[in-house]
Amino acid sequence: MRELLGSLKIQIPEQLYVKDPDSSDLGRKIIETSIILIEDLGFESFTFKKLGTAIGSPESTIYRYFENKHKLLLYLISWYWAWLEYKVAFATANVNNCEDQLKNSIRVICETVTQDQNFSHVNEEVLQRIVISESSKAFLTKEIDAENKNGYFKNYKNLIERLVRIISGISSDFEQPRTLASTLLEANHLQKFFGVHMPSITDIDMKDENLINFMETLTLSILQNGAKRS
Amino acid sequence: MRELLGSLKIQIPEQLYVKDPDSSDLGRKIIETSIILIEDLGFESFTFKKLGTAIGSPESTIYRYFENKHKLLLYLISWYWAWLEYKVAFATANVNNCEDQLKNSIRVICETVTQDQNFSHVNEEVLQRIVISESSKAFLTKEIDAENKNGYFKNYKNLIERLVRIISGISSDFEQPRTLASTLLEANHLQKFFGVHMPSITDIDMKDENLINFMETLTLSILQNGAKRS
Amino acid sequence: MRELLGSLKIQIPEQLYVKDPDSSDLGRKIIETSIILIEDLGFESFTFKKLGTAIGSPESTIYRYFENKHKLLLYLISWYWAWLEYKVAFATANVNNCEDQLKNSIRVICETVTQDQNFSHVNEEVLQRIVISESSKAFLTKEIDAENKNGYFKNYKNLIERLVRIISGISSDFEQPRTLASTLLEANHLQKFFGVHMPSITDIDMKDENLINFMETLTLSILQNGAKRS
Amino acid sequence: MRELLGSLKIQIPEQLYVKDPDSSDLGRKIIETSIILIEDLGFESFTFKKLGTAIGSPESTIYRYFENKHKLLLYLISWYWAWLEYKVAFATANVNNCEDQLKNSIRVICETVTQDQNFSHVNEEVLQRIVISESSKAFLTKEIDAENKNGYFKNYKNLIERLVRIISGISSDFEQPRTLASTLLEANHLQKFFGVHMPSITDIDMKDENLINFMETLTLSILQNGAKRS
DNA sequence: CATGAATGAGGCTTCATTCAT
DNA sequence: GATGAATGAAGCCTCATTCAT
Repeated sequence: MRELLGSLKIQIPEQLYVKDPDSSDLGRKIIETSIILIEDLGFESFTFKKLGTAIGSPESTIYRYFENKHKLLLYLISWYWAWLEYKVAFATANVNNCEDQLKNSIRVICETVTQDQNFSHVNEEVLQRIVISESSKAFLTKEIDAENKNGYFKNYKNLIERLVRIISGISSDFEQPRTLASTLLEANHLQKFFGVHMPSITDIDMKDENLINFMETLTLSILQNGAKRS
Repeated sequence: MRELLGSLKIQIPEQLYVKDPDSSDLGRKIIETSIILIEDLGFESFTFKKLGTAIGSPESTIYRYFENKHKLLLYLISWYWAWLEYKVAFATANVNNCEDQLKNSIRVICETVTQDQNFSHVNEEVLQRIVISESSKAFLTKEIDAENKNGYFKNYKNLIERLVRIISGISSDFEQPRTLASTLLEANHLQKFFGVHMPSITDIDMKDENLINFMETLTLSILQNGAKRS
Repeated sequence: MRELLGSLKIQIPEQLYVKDPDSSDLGRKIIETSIILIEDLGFESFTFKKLGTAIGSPESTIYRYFENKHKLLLYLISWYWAWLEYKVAFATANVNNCEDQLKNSIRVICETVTQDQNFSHVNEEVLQRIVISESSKAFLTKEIDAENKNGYFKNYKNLIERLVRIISGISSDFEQPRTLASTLLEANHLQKFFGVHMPSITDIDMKDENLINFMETLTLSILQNGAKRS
Repeated sequence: MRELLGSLKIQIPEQLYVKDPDSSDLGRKIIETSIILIEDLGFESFTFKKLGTAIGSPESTIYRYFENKHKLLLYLISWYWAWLEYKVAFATANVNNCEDQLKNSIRVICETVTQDQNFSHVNEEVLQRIVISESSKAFLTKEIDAENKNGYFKNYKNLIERLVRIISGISSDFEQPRTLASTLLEANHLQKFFGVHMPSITDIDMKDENLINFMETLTLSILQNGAKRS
């Protein structure tokens, strides 16, 4: 994967930043450090002031890159979904059987992330934990309609679309491929969170297999059964 | 249902309030008004100061009832889940067939709420929208472990447990009834939100039937198929 | 001492309370508990609300006895000085030699207090620690002149006067007996505090003898030498 | 003294401020105005809001310099002790006789301050009144041990040490030079306060000579007599 | 006499942001 | 392009106190 991605760059909607953080060392440091800090403090307690202190620059410097902390979060989340889409793309490339494509995708989506050497300034492992805990806060806002219109969630939709194509490849008359795809992505994160913090409302545990198995069964069952029913 | 619930009172974990808001007119007004206001402003912009202004009392009065706005939100959410559990209880009472119990439950859970005349100070319709938009913020925090330990989410778990019993009644060897129940509850809300605000990532629309149908199919499929597979 | 004091009651200036706390069980409980609580929290953090919670009564009840927490503190301090004056009185009764009277007085003043069985609702040991830490805050205020005029410090002055009489008995031409007496009382407390919290600016240690010896030497030296010099 | 101190700067422990107030005009204005305001209102009633209004800046500006009003007070007090140590240093320079050194020191310590032209933004006269009324509140707190450990009282200790060296120069076998030095400094302030506000418990009056004479006699007597006794 | 409910004022502090350099 | 200084608005919360019962 290293060579394939060697010249690839994760594309983030331009509207999310003032100046591309991937265009300077300082920018990359902002990304790198903000990931650590948001994980540490939680997004509510995270501020540009604290980030500034952590990277040894004043708050005002960060405003050169991001309009506010909400957009920085959207940037990180967007990065995550784009990166996950690449991973799904590679996991399904040259796989002819659609069901296998779906299984591979679910595995990539549900497995706990480990550091990807291709993007040295992003700790994907920590980033995943941020997306689990914070991503829903990024869209469950009063501004969602305007932000959605502005294309802030483009990368998330791209991933959904890719999954929809795979789903439709398996069962072209299944009527709710988008509902299924978004349910899969969101339920995955929630269950991971419940597994750690509210174990009494889930049966999954720390091991990924458990969760992968559930998601696979859930998805394939509805595609077989659902076609008949819906 | 009116008569049955006539003397019933929704039980909320004591740790969530300083003084039971259901014990005074002012307390009920706080509940009633906070629901409207949180829906209007979003939880982030909602403050005790604004709530005070809305009910014609100073902020400090509200602190007699709730320690902070986070606990008020937890109270409202807890109320919602308890109320929903009652609705599920009634929808499944005297229904012998387990699959019918599940279908009735899903219908109750997924249908858009209309005002329940039994609890005049709570506008359940608006409350549901709050739970959809804000409930995940209430548990996706750094304090989740402590709060969970303190029993803040008891009513949510009660509902999950009720669903688990129904699920296990259908397929006693299905291994992940909790995962399925919590996925059902959370996915329901998310899809409702996507239906309104991000229609491109869901296939459900404003009509409940669509969503109910998806959830029913998803659940029953995995219970039929899943038993064999898992 | 028990019999002698059996029928004695510590007299506190009436202006310091609304209703005499020594006239009811609740009042005595207020005194007893406030001593513990002020020591625990420090006077700044101590509030009537917390005191109310501790004695199981609402704040408003305490306002029946004391106008505000400042007056409650003045009451406690006043009680302490009155009590100390009695102790000095007994320690000097029937002692003919003036120098012995002074030595006995210094001992009583400087030794670390142990519970006096005569006043069961007052823990003198803890009260002394309060007086050490908080008494200067009670007079170093903008209201000192008015409060002094109102007689709030009467018991303190009584003790000073008693010491002045002893001092003048030793050296009638010593010109600053009041300065010496107040210096003795205040320095005693400060040095006790420094001994525990700022050991680098004092030579006294936990043992009383050390402090008593210093105070005795200081006082007697100036009375011998001072007469000649001043 | 002007020339000598021309290039001197009072050193304050760094832990006491966020940004050195002596490094900007605004900072010096904060110092200058806070001295006036604390004297006027008393420390309890003094707030950053009022200080802000007085200097025509919002509260938040002051937080750039000091974490809270308690640290600002510690800064002022620390400044005072450092300044007093310089005065003692100059008053004893080139004085060979130790007793004369002590006498000169006592005079400098006990005389009522007049404005020092070397530090234009500090009104030492008013500052002394603040130290008299407020300094004990700055250490008689629940946080004393932590703050002492953090070095907040360094300048006070420096002055004590200087006095200890002089005392030991007079009587090297006197066992309690620290106790004597701290008693001298604190008693001086208390008596000044009593002289103004509680004249019935002191014999000193408005004139400095009276107090200087007492402190000198007290100190020298114990050093002569104490050596024999202790 | 004691209580419980309610209040209004204001304290301390943090934030997100702007502007001049 | 990066910085450091300064700001204004507002949040959250606590206190001391009053009043009607």
